[in-house]
Amino acid sequence: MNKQIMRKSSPTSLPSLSVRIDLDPEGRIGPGKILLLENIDSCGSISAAGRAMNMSYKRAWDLVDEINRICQQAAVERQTGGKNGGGAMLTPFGLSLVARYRKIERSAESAARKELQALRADIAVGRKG
Amino acid sequence: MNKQIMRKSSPTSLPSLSVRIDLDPEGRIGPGKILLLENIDSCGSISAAGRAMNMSYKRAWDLVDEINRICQQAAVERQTGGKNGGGAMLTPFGLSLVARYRKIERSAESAARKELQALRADIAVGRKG
DNA sequence: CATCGGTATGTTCGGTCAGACATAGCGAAT
DNA sequence: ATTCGCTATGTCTGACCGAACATACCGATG
Repeated sequence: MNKQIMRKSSPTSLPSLSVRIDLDPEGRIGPGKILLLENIDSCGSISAAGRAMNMSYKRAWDLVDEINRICQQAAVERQTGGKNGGGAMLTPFGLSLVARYRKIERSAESAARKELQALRADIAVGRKG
Repeated sequence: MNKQIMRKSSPTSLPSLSVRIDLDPEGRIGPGKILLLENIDSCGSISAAGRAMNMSYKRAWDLVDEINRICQQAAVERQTGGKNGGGAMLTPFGLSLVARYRKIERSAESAARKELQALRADIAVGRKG
């Protein structure tokens, strides 16, 4: 791991875009929550997802709650007890939320690429001078 | 002003996009800093800009410092003392930073509009059911 | 029915951050 | 030289936030 660290100014990656969606003045969804959802999808539980991204179970659980609340419907369905103590999975809505976010992110990044490069050029100018 | 407030679920505005630019793993520029820069540009001073957006002078000043640091060059030029006690204005770089950000924001918003509407539809479905 | 692992929730503690004050410096204008 | 308004900077304090613990519950499974 860490293949691309140690490179102080990775010329292709920065500056990069990060996108948030304001669903509610008090509720936003950004890269962090989406990554959590993806990890829940692939890990099958909130706690495993948390561990996978080095996040405490409580924090992950609270975020899931917040996501469900913001969306006014469940993006994650939890099952308590059972075979392996329970688990969690994305609802169809949750899956589509992730897919839509990633698509929006790609569109935005691609639409902004040129301006982003121009901005990088501006900043590089300042660096030398 | 405030022509479109008082509309609890303004159907055209939410969900909306908000864009941040990661210039540095530790330095991002988003809507707040850009708005501050715009206010500095129109008000002519950091303190007036802060007042205009109900932000303490210290906070505004700290943000300006952070912006200049992140960009590795001045986006805001300050003048201490003088005619009205001094003032601040955007440098050419600062002006172009704001312009580029706004353009990136518009591009992103426009590129994502369709998906955003689809997302709104998804959420509306959850609201009724 | 005891075990197991995850969900569900509350509590406590330490660090961080923003806001409120406080003050000094500066340079033009009077 | 005094005034004025803004820059420049430091300190303090309260609020908020996240990490760490601590339990309780739940349901399949052996």
